[in-house]
Amino acid sequence: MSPIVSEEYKENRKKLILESALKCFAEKGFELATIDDICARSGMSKGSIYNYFKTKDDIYIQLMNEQTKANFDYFQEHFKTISNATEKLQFLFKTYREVSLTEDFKHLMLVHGEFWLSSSRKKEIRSIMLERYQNVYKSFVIAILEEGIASGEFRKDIDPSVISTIFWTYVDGICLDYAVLGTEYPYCEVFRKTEEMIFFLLMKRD
Amino acid sequence: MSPIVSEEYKENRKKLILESALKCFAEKGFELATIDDICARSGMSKGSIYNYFKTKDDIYIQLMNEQTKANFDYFQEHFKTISNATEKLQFLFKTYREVSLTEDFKHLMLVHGEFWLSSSRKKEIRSIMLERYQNVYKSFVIAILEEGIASGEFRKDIDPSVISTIFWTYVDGICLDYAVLGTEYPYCEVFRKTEEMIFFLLMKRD
Amino acid sequence: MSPIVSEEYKENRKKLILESALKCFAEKGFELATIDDICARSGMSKGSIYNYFKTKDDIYIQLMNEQTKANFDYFQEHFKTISNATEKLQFLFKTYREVSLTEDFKHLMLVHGEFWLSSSRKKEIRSIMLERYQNVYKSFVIAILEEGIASGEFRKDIDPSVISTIFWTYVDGICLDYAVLGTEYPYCEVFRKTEEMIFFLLMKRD
Amino acid sequence: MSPIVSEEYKENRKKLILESALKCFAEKGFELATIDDICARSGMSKGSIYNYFKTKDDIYIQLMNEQTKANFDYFQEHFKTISNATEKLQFLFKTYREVSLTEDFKHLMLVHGEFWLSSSRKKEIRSIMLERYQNVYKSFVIAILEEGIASGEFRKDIDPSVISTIFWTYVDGICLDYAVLGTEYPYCEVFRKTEEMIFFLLMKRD
DNA sequence: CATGAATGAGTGTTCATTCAT
DNA sequence: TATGAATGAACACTCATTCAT
Repeated sequence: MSPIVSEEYKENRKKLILESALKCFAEKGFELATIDDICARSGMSKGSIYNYFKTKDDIYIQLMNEQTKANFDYFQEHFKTISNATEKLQFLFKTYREVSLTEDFKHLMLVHGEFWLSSSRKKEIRSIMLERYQNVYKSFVIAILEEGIASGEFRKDIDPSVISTIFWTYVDGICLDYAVLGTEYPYCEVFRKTEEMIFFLLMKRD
Repeated sequence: MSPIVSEEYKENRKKLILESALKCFAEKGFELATIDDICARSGMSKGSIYNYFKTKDDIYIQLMNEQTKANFDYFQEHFKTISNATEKLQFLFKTYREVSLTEDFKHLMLVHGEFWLSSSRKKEIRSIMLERYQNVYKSFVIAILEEGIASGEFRKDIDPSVISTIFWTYVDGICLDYAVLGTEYPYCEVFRKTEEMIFFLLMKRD
Repeated sequence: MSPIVSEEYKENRKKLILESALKCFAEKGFELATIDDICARSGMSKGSIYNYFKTKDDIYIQLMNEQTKANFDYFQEHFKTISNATEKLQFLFKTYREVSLTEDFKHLMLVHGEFWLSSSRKKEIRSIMLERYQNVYKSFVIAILEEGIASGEFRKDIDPSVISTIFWTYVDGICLDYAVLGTEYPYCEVFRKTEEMIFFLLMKRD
Repeated sequence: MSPIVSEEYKENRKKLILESALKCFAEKGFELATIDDICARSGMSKGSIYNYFKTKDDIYIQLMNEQTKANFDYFQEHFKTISNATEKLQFLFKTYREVSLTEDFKHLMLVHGEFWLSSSRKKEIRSIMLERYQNVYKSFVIAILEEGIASGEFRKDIDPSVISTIFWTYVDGICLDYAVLGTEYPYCEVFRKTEEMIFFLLMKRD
């Protein structure tokens, strides 16, 4: 007895739900977006959605997991062809600078921002968020910085942990402000100056 | 014939409601905090609260207005005794660095952050937020930067608007991350480095 | 120790409240009109209104009492100068036909109609309404009809009670429809035909 | 995939709600009747009712629509077997005279009366009511009158529009008074006299 | 007698979740 | 697995009435 529907089919359904949910959450915010909204957007029924996800929170969490994973898969993929820390860091800046322009990214940032905030209140989300922040985001940049220190590209007396923290605080801050303010926000200039300043911290000065 | 209770009494009641609301919103988020929560915290009845505020949104907006006002009143008051731009900017950094330590400030930042996000979705909040961002926050730092340029403290070729934008993006980013991450977050170091970098942008280099 | 305020003053306050209430009830209906609406219209405070009336229902009832009384006082006053039943009946028709034109009368009819309906549900109002219907409205027309029978103006074999009932059903029906439909309603023609028909019932035919 | 419950099932649920609502509205009036009352009477949950109707107003409006439709469907059905205008008009009178006796009809009239009144205040109800009054009620009787004029049954110089107006004013007035006053009201006699009078208007006199 | 702040039960409405089909 | 009707606990908000001043 083989399964009635293929794994692939099920994966596609899940993806459809997550995509629809992202749009709904971006539009109205997590609390105000309803399961019915997601049904309407995905063309699926309520019962179906609950076959794939346990709760509304579950959709939220899996959505954020997918996004984070996709994000870092993308970086890892490209890093295969980059051999020094400076260029890797520049690639990060470049990626965020360019992706910021898309409407989809704005949506993602709004939902990401809300998820971040809600992590201060919902226990389950908090532990997921903290774990990811430490083990994925921060570690990722720390690794680059350590690589740069080892190779002599960056100063030896920097604290990779603090600078990684700063990096993400700035990047998130910029993306979020841009997502909220839209065209009013000079994200391109801000990103360039930020890159300049971060490298100012990393580079040897006399 | 004459008002039965003094204006002062009424002001105090409003303040009590706003303080209670701030705590509730910080704890649960705006959407999840209920009017009943605010009643419980303030010891007031539902009806009473609605004598002072039209809607839950109204409480939210007036709360944010009060906080912004108090914030800038504080800065203005202190700036009377400071005569140069460099020290003014340093005072801003110092204030945020120090205030960050309090639990109340964390609450404020969480609610502020949520307000900021929700401004991308609720029209009424959006216009209030944008107006305040431009005319209060950004203008405030622009004025300091222009003063510094005029006095020769800062480089002549900087763009005060962009640097003001950067300043607030960073400060908000830091405060928000600290509010979420708590003691994990090296806010003190981050603030010092940020101050260093901003001044790096402003100062003449050879 | 004489009363602090005169009886006249108090009467005027009550009248002011009743007038305001009539407008509010006409505009929104009894249930939807609030004490606050009446306060706003009358310029009086809530407490004051409750000094003059026990409950909202009380205002309603006294309002309807006043109106009925004023109505029949007006008829009685004019009947002093009319010596036959035919003319009295014609005067009734004429009065309703003419008064229908005023906006105030429309308001009155709407409230009157609602009162009539609510009398089928609220016990206290029911007994008041029934008593008034029998002892004031019906009796009034019965007396005219009996006068007309006695004087030989009307047929001897009519049932004054039924015809009085019919009279008020028609008059109320017309006034109510006019109040609802407004200028669409050909009240003038309808009143003339109704008068014609009622007299057709009363008059001797061969 | 396919609907889980039949259309018929859903129609029955709607009917159950409308029937329950009619009783509740008749008992307490529209404003005072609560959704909870309707739940209690129908044995359905609040959420269920809101699956079938958007708002309380919606229930009200659909209830009145159904009743009007049922009413005129009944007349149309019977008119197939009646070939002259006189008998059609007599059939209308007969129907109202007989139906008046039922408790259900009283309820209907009370709610109908309230709907009529509220149409003077609620915009949405007003347009529905006016449209129905003109295009259903009035037109229906006008058609009969015109048929009678054409066939020579009625006088040629009558105004069908005015007489139709009069007809409904009287019929509504009688039904409403009967619904309020109950057994006190000699509806049978009143209906006979009214029929007599209307035909007096229509018939040729010398 | 006048005032209007306080009260809190009650209202219409929403929505995540369940479950029979 | 898919469906969508059913549920009922919540929620924001209202309003007649009271009562201290």
